[in-house]
Amino acid sequence: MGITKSESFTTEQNEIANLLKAMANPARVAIIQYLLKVDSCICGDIVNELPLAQPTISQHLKELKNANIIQGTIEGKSICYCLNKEVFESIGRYFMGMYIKLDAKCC
Amino acid sequence: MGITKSESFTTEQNEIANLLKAMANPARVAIIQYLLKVDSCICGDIVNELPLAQPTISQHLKELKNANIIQGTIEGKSICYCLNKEVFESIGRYFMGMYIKLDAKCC
DNA sequence: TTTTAATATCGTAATATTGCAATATATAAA
DNA sequence: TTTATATATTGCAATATTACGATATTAAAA
Repeated sequence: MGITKSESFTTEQNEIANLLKAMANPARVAIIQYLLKVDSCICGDIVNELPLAQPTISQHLKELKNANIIQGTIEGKSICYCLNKEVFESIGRYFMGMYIKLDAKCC
Repeated sequence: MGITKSESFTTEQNEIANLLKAMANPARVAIIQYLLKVDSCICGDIVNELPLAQPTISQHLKELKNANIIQGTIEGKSICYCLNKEVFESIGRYFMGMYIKLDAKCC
């Protein structure tokens, strides 16, 4: 249906899926990588950096912000964006934790 | 358009996005968590475990397999699935690497 | 105040994803 | 062989995502 049966899964499963979904797009991966490189920047810098229209960038930033992956601070007439460090720590730990638990042997 | 401008981004950015997309669904998160718990199992076990129809599970397994997140081995008339350890190590390192590079100060 | 600059929102077209019933395929068992 | 069991594929309906032009909003500058 294009609709995910969210209610059939745990809150944790839905939260993980939503967080990953917020990163699961090349434009948003590029935005994250750019923010990692420059530490922080205004929205217009990202518009200049990526080959996408301003409304499209704005929409991607909104999704990243909703997922708490980035934060934006108003600075005069522009908005300064940067990555939220804790999010990357917790995702990193989640995957490293799985890696450690995983048995080398497989079927 | 619902179409991602993949050609505008690097191969690495597209690969990361595709890998995350393969995990960015609660049903697939649940499958991964289940496989982590039981080490390996046949497809039918997952169908019994999750509240989704058999074709739906089969489709999700296919996507996980395409993304190299799981592997399936034919065992008689069933198929044994398990997680690919290396994938979790590399995603884990990717995020932990970002966390370490990230500056505490933000805008 | 009017203008300019920076960003957000709306509306919409194109495409992708999710889920499942029906059906196909493949292998073991009878 | 026929039958039963396990999984995959097809086709389709419902919904979600992506991208962008047009336009709104907001705040500094003139």
